[in-house]
Amino acid sequence: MPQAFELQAKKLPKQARSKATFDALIEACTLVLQSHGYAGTTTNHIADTAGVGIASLYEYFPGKDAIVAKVIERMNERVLTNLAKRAFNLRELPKEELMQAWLEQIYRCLLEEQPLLRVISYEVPYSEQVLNSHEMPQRLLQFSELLEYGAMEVLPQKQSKESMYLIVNLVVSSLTQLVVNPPPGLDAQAVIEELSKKMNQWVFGP
Amino acid sequence: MPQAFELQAKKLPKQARSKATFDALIEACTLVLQSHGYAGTTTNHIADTAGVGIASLYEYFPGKDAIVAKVIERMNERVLTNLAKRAFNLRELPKEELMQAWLEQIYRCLLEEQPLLRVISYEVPYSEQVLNSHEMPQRLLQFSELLEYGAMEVLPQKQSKESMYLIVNLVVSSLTQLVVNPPPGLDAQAVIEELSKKMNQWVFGP
DNA sequence: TAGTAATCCTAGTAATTACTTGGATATACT
DNA sequence: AGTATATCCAAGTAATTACTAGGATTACTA
Repeated sequence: MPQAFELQAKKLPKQARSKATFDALIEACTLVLQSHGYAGTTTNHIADTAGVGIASLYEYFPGKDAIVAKVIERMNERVLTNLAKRAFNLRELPKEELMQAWLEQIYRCLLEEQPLLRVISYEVPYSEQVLNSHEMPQRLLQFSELLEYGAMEVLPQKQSKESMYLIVNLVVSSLTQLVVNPPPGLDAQAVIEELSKKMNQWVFGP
Repeated sequence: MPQAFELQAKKLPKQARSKATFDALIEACTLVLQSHGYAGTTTNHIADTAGVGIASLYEYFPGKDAIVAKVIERMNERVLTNLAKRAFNLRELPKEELMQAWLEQIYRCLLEEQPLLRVISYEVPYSEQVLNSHEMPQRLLQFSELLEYGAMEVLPQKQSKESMYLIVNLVVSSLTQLVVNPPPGLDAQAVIEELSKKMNQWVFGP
């Protein structure tokens, strides 16, 4: 299992043509991950799906893990962008409805990425090869920016470090779970309502 | 990647000698998983570490995933057994201290499995090959028995389905995260205290 | 103690897969 | 137009790895 230890793309595409193959490769990798899982994703298959030669893949990425890392990066960007858009509309809401609306928006953003998020959460190994070491070391906290963004709006007063850690962790992991592994016999909407009730108790106190 | 789709051991060991190799293989697999990660765990390496021939492994397991599944199963059994022992002492505690004590016990049980738990959580792919399909379909809820056990003692009144789902999910995922990926700059004990405060608010109401 | 079944091991094989080589083709630049 | 450079690809290779065949050894049984 000879693996490259570089993480970044070998070189950045300069011409428009190569930018297209670069993107096609990332898009193809996304598709293959969704349909075949991490273990079933081979570099040859990615290149085939993208419609380019295998060597082109290695022109831009040092190895399989690098391109998968890029796919994750792109997904994170999409989620954050979407959330920023959606969260903008929450400003006018009254305090009582804010928490639930906020949680719903996060849920929907995650839901849009469901098939990919599922593979990333359950199959892609969490290792230095895949995630840059300077990044947030917790996969669950990849979305922490997203939360800090919303948290400013939602949280009434400054929370302790421990409280903040728990809030971020709970919200992200609960909603991710709900998306990736919906509990049979439970309605997602109802779970979110229940969660927002509890979170309101949490942040506003008894 | 030819994989067997059976899950159970091919045959159960009948003589004492084979029971020993059976256990040695599982123990070896545990060690190799801890030291080399899931991807770096090969069947040959497992057999070597166990001190038996590779064919002996295939005598008792249809493939790599089957033995890994068995390792997970054994870990779950250990955790549940330990918790049952520890939880027994909680009966006399007053209501106010019960929640925190309960969370601490779960935390410690998980902490004892830290190296293995880390690999299982982050690297072992979550697939039908690894987890029996008749088992709880959520990995996080593998420990749900554990929680229901404690919950009877801790929860004051019957909770709604949604509430129960969230409580189980939150407790397990929070404590697992805390064990597997301790947040830098935060004290685990302090986080547990904070969590138990909030959980008390949730279940006892405002 | 002989026969039979269980257990084990050595030495493979076949298939997969990450990755490279060397040259062809397209693009940019002057 | 002509040259340099960027981009692409077909056809490999070398290493890994899951898994097996066939026979040797050990333990039960009568």
